[in-house]
Amino acid sequence: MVAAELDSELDLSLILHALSDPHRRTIVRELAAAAEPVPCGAIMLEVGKSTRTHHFRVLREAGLISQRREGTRKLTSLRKAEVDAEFPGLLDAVLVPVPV
Amino acid sequence: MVAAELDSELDLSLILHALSDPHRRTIVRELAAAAEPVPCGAIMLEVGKSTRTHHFRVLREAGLISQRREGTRKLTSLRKAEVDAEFPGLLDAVLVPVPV
DNA sequence: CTCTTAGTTCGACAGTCATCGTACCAAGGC
DNA sequence: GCCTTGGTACGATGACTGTCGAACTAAGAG
Repeated sequence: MVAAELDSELDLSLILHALSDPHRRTIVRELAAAAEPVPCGAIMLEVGKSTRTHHFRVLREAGLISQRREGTRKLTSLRKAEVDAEFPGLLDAVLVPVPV
Repeated sequence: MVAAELDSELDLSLILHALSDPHRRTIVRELAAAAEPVPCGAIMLEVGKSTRTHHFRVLREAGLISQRREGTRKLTSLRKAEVDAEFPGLLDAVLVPVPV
């Protein structure tokens, strides 16, 4: 029987695909460094608005981030605990090596 | 995108993209379990021959595996040490959670 | 109400991906 | 030589990806 996948439906293929894009790794790295919810626009990416929305959606659908509205902004936070619980060490392995 | 094609240059985007496919994770998992060079055909995948060749090429171009001919077969081995040196913990994080 | 801010939705477009079948090549075995 | 085995190369195809601009929505600020 299929176990009840409660709040955290984490698919490793989705996660790895989401993390395979440098822009999305930048977002995740910033979120991990901030340790507090951050508005989407606070993370600088050299892409258009709609492209940024697209990257945030990919991350959200992979279960890597969660978002909530706050006034005109949308605060984003990294779901580090949930991801770490399912795939220990993965985020650290991907985020630690800062590009030289 | 454009990746440095130096033989021992490991690009995290290429690696994560390579590992985001379940078939390729199966290959890597079998290679990690074998700990000895394995002929390509010894790993069962429910895809055609040319598709299997394609997956092995993606893994090779990401620097995750190395291959060498031996008679009619082609022996494949996981470049675990090199990958671990560049991205410690990544392979373990991706390979440990065996699907249920 | 109007204007600005922050972000989404909707095509559209060029590029890449996974998959396939067929043809092909290389090394042995007969 | 011929044939089998193990794998590659070559299109082709349908699906998906990252990118964009323009139009749109939601919430304040004036």
